[in-house]
Amino acid sequence: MAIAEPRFTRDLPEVRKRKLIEATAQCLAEFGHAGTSVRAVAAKANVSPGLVAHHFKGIDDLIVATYGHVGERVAEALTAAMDSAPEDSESKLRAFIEASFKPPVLDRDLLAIWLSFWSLVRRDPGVRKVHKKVYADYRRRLEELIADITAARRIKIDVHLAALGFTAMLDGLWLELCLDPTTFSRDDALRIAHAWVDDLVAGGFRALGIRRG
Amino acid sequence: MAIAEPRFTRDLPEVRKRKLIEATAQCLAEFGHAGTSVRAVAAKANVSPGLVAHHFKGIDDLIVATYGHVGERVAEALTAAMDSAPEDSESKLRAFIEASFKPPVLDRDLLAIWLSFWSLVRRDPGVRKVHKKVYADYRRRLEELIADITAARRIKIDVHLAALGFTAMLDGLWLELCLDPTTFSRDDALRIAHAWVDDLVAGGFRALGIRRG
DNA sequence: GCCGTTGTTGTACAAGTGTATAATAGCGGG
DNA sequence: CCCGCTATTATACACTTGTACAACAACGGC
Repeated sequence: MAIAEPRFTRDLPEVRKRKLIEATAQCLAEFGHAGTSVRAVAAKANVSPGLVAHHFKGIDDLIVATYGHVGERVAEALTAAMDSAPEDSESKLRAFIEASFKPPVLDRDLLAIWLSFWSLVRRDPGVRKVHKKVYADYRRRLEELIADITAARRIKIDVHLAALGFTAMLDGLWLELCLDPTTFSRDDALRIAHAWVDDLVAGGFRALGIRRG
Repeated sequence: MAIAEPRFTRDLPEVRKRKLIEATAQCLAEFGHAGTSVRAVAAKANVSPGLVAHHFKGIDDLIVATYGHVGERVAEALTAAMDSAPEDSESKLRAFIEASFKPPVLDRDLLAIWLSFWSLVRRDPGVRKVHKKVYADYRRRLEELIADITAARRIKIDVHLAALGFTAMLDGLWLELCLDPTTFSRDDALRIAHAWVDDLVAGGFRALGIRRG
C-alpha cells in the first residue's frame, strides 16, 4: 500500500504568493477582469479560497502584485535586449524596439493584466503611485538613449518631449497590436518605430525644438 | 390634497435605453468596471433591476452600447472641429489634434468606458468586430488627411504606415494623459502632435518610404 | 520522537449577482 | 371614458462573491 501523499504542501509565504500571482495572471488572461475573483484564483492555484485572503488583502491587491511581477519581467526582457546589443545608444534603442514587439512583451495575456491594472489606477492612490513610477522609469530609459543619440550628432531637440512622443507611439502600437493583430502587423509596427529612429538620427524632428522658457 | 404623482413614467424603448446607457457611463466612471453591475446601473437610473434585463441582454451588452454611444459623440466632436477649420487638410489635421486633447475627448470618464470595452474585445467576437470598424474609420480619416497633405507637397511616403504611427501616438498620449495628468501636460501633448505635423509638412519622415513590393 | 508554529483547509454566513416571473400601472387609441 | 398594450415593478430564486472562523496538518526545531 502506497504512502498517502500529503493533502497539501506548505510553502514559504513568498513562494505561495508567487504561485497565486501566476494563477491571477492566468485568470485575467482566460476570464478577464470580470471573471477574476478570489475564488477563481484559488481554484486555478489548486488552493482553498481562504488562503488567498490570508496572503493578500483582496483581489485588487493581487492584481497590483501581478502587475508588479509581470512588469519586472517585461523590464528584464527589455533590459536583456539592450544589454546584448552593441554599445552605441542607437543600437540599444533599436534593440528596445525589437524586444517591444515580440513575446513576452507583445502578448495578449499581458494586455489583459495591463487593462485590469489601468482600471484600478483611478480609484486607488497606491496603484496610481506604482503606475507613475513604472512609467517614469520606462520613459527615463528611453530619454537617456535619445539624449545620447542627439547629443552625439549635435541635434538640438527637446529630448523630454521626444521621449514622451516616442513612448506614446510605442504604447499605442503595442496596445492596438495586442487588441487586434489583424489590422496591421508586427512588421508594420517595427517599420514605423525604426523609421522614427531613422528620422531622429537624420536630424529630423526639427519641430521639436528646445523647450522655450 | 395633491394629486399623487405617478410611481414611474413610461418611456419609448429608445429613450429608456439611452438613459440606461448614460447611467452605465456614470457607473463606469464612478465605480469602474468591477462596480458596474445590472443593479448598480438600475439604481443610478432610478429604475428597477429587471428593467435593464428587459432592454439589454446583460451588462456586457450595455457596455458595448455605451461604447457605441460615446464613441459617436467623440466622432462628432472631432468631425465638428474639422468642419469648422479652414478647408486645407493641414488645418483640418491640426483641428483634429486640438479636439483630441480637450473635453469631451480628453476625459477620464471616457477612458473608464474605453478600458471596459477593451477588456471585452478579446472574448466577444461581436465586440471585436465593432472595435475593428471604429478604429478602421478613425485611421481612414487621418490617412486621407495625411495623403492630401503629402500629395500636395510631392512628398513620397507610405501614408498608411504614417497614419498608423500617428494614430498610435495620439492614442498613447491620450491614454497616458487620462491615466495620469500630472506627469506631462495637455500642452506637451499638443506640442508633440503638432511637431509631428510640422515635420510631415517639412518633408520629414523620409524613412517612411513608399512600401516596397 | 514529540511539539509548537503557522500555513492551510473546510465550512459557514451575509451580501451581492443575474435573471425569471407574475402583478402593476402608465398612456395612447378607440 | 374605458380598454389593451407593454413598459415597468416587485419579488423570488439560485448562484457567486468576500471574508471570518475553528480545526487541521505539514514541517522545522529540539
